[in-house]
Amino acid sequence: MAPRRPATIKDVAAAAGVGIATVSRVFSGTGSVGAATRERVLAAARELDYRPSALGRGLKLRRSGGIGLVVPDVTDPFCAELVAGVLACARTLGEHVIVDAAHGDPSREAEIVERLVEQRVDGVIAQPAGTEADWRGAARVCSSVVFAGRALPGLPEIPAVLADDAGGVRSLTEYLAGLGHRRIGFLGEAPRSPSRVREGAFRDTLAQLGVPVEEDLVVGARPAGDAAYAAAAGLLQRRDDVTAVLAAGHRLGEAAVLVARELDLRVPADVSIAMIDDVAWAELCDPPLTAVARPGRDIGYRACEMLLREPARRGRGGPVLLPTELVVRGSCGPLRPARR
Amino acid sequence: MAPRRPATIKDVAAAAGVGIATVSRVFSGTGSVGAATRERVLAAARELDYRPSALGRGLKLRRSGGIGLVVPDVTDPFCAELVAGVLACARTLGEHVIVDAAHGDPSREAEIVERLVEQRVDGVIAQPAGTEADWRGAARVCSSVVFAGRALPGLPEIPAVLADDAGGVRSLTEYLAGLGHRRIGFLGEAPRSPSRVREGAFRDTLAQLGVPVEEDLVVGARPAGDAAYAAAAGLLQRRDDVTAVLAAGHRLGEAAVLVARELDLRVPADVSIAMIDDVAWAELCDPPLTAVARPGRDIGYRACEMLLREPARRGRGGPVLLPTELVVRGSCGPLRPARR
DNA sequence: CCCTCCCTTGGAAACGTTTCCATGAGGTTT
DNA sequence: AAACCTCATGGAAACGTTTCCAAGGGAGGG
Repeated sequence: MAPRRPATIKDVAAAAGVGIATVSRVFSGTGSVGAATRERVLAAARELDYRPSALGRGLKLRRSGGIGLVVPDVTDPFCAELVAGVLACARTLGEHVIVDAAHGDPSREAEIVERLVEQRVDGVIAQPAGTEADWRGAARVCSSVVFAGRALPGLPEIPAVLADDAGGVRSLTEYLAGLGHRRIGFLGEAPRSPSRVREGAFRDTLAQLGVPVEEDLVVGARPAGDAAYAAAAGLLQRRDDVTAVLAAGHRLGEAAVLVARELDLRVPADVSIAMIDDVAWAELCDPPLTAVARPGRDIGYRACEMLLREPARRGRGGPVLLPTELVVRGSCGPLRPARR
Repeated sequence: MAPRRPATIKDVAAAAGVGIATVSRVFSGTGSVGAATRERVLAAARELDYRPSALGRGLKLRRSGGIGLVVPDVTDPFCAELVAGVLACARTLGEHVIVDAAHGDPSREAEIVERLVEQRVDGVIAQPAGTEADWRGAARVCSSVVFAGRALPGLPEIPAVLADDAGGVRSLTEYLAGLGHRRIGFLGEAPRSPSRVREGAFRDTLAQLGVPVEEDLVVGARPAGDAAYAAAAGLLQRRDDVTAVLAAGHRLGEAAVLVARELDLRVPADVSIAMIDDVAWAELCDPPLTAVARPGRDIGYRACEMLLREPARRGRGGPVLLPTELVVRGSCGPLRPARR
């Protein structure tokens, strides 16, 4: 039944008794075609199971009609939301999305971008893992790049859509301080991170509130399981007088929760815990965790829009910051006397 | 610096003073090229920032070197794992992956497949949402299809890689029965689901154990938030004598946990809860939830391998079943007197 | 010293589109 | 009635590869 070889535009043209140019016009929607002819072409195409080849079109048009999306890890809830947002937007614009995960490895990331360029994607959206040098090169060779969810401060010319992390940390810090907490442990970005926005916002907010920052309470950690756990355990064991912990990411928050449980600390009676990233388990935790929700989906959607719809406006006026939302649940309580 | 138009194979050939055939041989690795010539070509290519166009190659080769992946929802943890597995395998085979989400809508799914066919992907991996009729058509038009994570029983000719759901449900049911539970509530597949493997396994296992199945305790629900919550609430309110709940999916498990909390039931003292899908929050829940882990990543990996590596073996001997693993945590306890 | 064979190389024909340009038919305006 | 527009249509030239085929050249064997 089905032909060995997929039908081409020529087959359709022959079957409908028209020229290939006419068939092309029918399918690409450009130009004008008589109603009767169009019908004949469509009938022939249906008969032959014809599907226009995106390869032929792409070659001619010098673009594939797809975009590339590079994230650290598709199983991370935030990344997954971001991917979903990009897919949603791409869908409305009729583009497909080539997704790949770099797993924090800059060389792998570079390799992925290289492949995307070979695919002649119309643009690339990335939550970058690599350094500025890596992306400076990539940006030169890519048609266009938009950062999403994370940006490289040294590359202001590359447009970016980000969560307002600083605002999120600020509102969380103010919330904890408002509950009376003064010795707040902060689990933040790794020390050699390119930009420690969250840590900065934490320090600034405390300063504004007139709360002295104790260096001992600010620890950085890679969000990997072990490192995060070690950082949280270190903090809570070293300083048994902290009354609240602010985790700057769900992996760190997870670590904090597990460590607190391990140390038999009651939440929030002994220690309040809050984190950035309102992932699914925050609500299911007991007590449910207060968190700052980052609009991952919106970020992805917006980045895609920026990439495809507004090539003109790109990169002007710094990164687009999307608001976060403080979701108050039961994991933070008013200050009580220090434990022990 | 960067040329307005990306360099083509012709540019490289001219710059290196060789024919385009030679450049092609250098980059595609086929045929033999003298060492000196190869060097000259590579140097010219580097100079011009040349990247072979996958579009040109794809057109000639009649394939794009990519595969399509269709899942219901990339933000679902199981799907995300599956995607990660496919990406990992595709990467080792040098293929890229076009991902899209159908959100349970068959027409949307069909549309996605249509687009993938236009892209001339080398194959499609799908966790199908649509019916058998939908996919019968898609399979005819696709080069090849592999189902992953879910299959359509009416289409045995389409190869599939699945979790051993029946085995998972069985081990969980036996575990609960072993703790003494007899009145076990089962939150399972929606009534109009194409195959209710889990429910079947639940019934079979109880029968084998000599425990009568009470129809009242077996409820089906779509895994969407509201429906799941309603089903769980209905079950627990209607029958206050159930001592354990087995949720056949993490959305249903989530609902069970929330309903139990809402009804002030202590877990596991008043009711034991266990579920299929060992998602992140299972461990962070209090008490941590006993669950059956489905090997999402392995399923994706294997499906991709099957699609690309073993086109011969595909579809022979029924679906490939990958083993699940029972992860015992604290949410299930020995039978106690019925509540109230 | 000539013939053969193998290795290297270039020319040219696809692959399936889009689009520019030319052609012809039919209708409107002077 | 002539001249002109508009619209529908087909031919043909790209687009950037791969690969078949033929040809050139050096080495080895007779």
